[in-house]
Amino acid sequence: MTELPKTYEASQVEQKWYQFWMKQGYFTPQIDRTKKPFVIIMRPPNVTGELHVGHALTATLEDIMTRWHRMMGEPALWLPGVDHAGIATQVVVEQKLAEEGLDRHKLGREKFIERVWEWVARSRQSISFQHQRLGVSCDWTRERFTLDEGPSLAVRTAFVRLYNQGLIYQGERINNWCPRCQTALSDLEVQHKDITGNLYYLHYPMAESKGYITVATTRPETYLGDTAVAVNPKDKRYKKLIGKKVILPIIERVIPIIADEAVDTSFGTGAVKITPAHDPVDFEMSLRQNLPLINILNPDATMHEQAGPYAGLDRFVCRQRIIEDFKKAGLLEKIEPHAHAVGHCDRCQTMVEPQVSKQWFVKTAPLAQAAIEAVTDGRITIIPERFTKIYLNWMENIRDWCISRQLWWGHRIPVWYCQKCHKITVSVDEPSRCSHCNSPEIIQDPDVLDTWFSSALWTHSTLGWPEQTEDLAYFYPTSVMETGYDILFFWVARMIMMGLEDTGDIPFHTVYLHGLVRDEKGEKMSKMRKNVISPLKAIEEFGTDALRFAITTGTSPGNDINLGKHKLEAGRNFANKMWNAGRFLLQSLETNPVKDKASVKSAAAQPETVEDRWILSRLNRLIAEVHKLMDDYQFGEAERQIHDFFWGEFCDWYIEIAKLRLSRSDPTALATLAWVLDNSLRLLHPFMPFITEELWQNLKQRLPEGSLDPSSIMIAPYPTAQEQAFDPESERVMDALIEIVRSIRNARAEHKVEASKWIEAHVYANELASALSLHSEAIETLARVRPLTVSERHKRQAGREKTLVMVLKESEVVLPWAGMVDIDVEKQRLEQEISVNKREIDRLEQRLKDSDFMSKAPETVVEKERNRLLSYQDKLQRLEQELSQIS
RNA sequence: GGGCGAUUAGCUCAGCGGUUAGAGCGCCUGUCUUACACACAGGAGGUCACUGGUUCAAAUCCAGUAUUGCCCACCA
Repeated sequence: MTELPKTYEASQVEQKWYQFWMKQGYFTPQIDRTKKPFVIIMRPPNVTGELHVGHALTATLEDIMTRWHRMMGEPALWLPGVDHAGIATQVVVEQKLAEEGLDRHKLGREKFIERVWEWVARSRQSISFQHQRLGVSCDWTRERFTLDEGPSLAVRTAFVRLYNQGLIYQGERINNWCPRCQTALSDLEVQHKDITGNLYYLHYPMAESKGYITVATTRPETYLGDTAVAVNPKDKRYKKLIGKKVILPIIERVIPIIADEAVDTSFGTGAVKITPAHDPVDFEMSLRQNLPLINILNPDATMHEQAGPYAGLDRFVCRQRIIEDFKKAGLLEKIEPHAHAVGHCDRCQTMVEPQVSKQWFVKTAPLAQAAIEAVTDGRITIIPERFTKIYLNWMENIRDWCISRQLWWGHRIPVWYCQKCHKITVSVDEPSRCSHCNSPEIIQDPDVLDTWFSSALWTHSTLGWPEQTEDLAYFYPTSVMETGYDILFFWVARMIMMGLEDTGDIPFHTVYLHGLVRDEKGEKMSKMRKNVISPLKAIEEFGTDALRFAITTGTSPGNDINLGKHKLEAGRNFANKMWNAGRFLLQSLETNPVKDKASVKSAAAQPETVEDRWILSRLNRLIAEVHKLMDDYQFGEAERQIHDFFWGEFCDWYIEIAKLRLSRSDPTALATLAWVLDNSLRLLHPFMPFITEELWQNLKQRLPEGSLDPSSIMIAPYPTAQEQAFDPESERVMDALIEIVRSIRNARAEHKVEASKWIEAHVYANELASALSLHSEAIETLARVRPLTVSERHKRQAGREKTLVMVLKESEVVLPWAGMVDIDVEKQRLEQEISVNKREIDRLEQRLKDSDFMSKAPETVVEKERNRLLSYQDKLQRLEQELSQIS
């Protein structure tokens, strides 16, 4: 048998077990119609490249749920995937091309797409590898890519269905335009940033008379596209001017002054220049007022030919020029600093230009209605709950969704334009002829769909929709949608809309939103800040289980997580603690093997000693609590409690006490140890899969065959609580024992007794005396006392001098330290304890006298308080007795 | 301009109606006690942001204030 290393070496075992699990096919669920499956569809990471800690968090949480449900005996499907990520990927590949001095236009569409596919192939490999290092138990046989045949068919089908229902339309409308990406963006892809710009006051001379009207604007260059000046009809200052005309300086275009309710009289001068082609409000007004549109910008945000003398200039250069020109002409009244929010491209941070263009839109209001109902009627639950309101608020104010993108990478829009009759053909399959005039001269729309359009179908497209597959029938609707709250609108909301629309059923019954992973100081991780923790590096340094522990323990849904080195270390230390507890047992088994496979089970079924009853009682209480917490999606808290039990009770007390029995070759101690370890490992397996498997397999190997059942811990049953194991009596004894040991250790430290020195001690108790005396050896070893006597209280001789007496809850501990004890100090200590006790007794007495409390508080609470009072009174009496003896 | 969080030990955070409020890290004192120094033992450290309210009972529920972070938003 090979020697087990002293510290846990994660890198030595992780890959081995992952390969084993894969080979055994544990990740692929068996369809069993008698059982309800548990299903998570993974949020597909972008093919853009590396996984970051956010991915690690998602992967860990989803793996925790999947492994847990799998161990609960449910067919558990966790379906992995990858997203083609339209803009993001195109941007990355374009950057690569730029390094080679190329650009996509030089390459042409087809060659460019080829290059992207090359990138995708490499990227997917690295993503899978990284995912596997995280220990994810997802079903790789069902892995999907958004551009796969199936999901692509789903995209086209959904598009055509919506189009046929009139829920997809093409329109020439004002939209967000990114001049760098050169594509339209949806509202969600625009980030508003507060910027201090300027408010420019410009004079527009009157056309038919002298004088001028002053307009205020933040974007003076847009004056080139002005087609009116608007004032509020109620504004007395301008009443006479309505219907008159002004001349736009320099370009000398004549435009009217019109009246419109939308104008705010208190802002600026109360007169607004109207640029319908480049401002959403102005665009709306132009529809009401029938104003012409003048586009003044090229796709790259240089000035258009229609900008006359300014054509070809960059938008910001043009702004400067125009200000100078107005100034020269004496038409610039003033410039005021002005704070306002300006839209930026989510992807490249370029300032977005509102611009009129022809795009495809989804009419969202009807879809939103059903999506709202699914949540308000409780079919879908959002965790944490507060996001429900945020979701509903967004849904209720939803605006149409621009889904066409002027990119090359993505799902091509399934629309063909006829060159002859100019009508369009919308079709799932590629048509060869126009559906109206039968002309073969048809050209497909060059644009692609917003990536999020395919994402919106992800829960059903991955399972085979639009085909009525077995998977779709069995696994849909899925169980949990786990993702970050940052994409609640981008993704979750749209999945609910499209899931309901395509299948008539909700896509999932629970939405679990996790927080964002930040650095130790709570700052966003970014390459610029150099505070990024790469999951792979963390895994290499600390191990996968340590990373998983660090990002999920003691955290709660929806709250951000600050991750730093210290947390990773804590995770690693815990793994090491488990390792060594396991190693201890394994080594013990080697010298002292358990011979009968029934003995492990029977040790747990009929515990003999108090400590065995105690640890089994504690274990079962833990199991019950863990179930409650898991059901409630409180994974971090569940994990924390297992950690505390394992370290603080099992290792610190049970194992230490059990050592005595092991030295005597007591076989039941080993059996109980094995039982508790097995259960702890199984409890912890969903959280820390590798170390638990490694230890469990070792344990299995060293126990008689058949002691531990299946071939892997990941398919072993999750422990269930045995209520008959709850044992308050043994808990009471152990609590007393622990208190005694602690008090002696404390006294030793306080009085600077050498750690190695053995001292004498006497314990006096009433009810527990006999139970404790059975454990005198344990107390001796743990507190390093010898001899120790345990007797009943009445046997204690009064009037002993120069002893240290500690009055505990159920006992007194007497340390005969002649000459070491300062009577005055002891007196003081006792007096202090007495006063603390009295205060507590007062409070309890007050409470128990309070008729409101007595009548309104539940009986269990009253009972508890009564018992507490009795226990304090008892202790007080004993304390006072000690004091009187000293004096 | 609207909305939502957060505020608990030096730091990072759990706890979210019922004992004298917890953990990890850090700090102080000891210990290589044959599973573990990635450890063990002991210790110091908190009017649970503030002000009111609800309740027999509040760190926990409600309202307001302050600080802070985030989301949404077409005032030029």
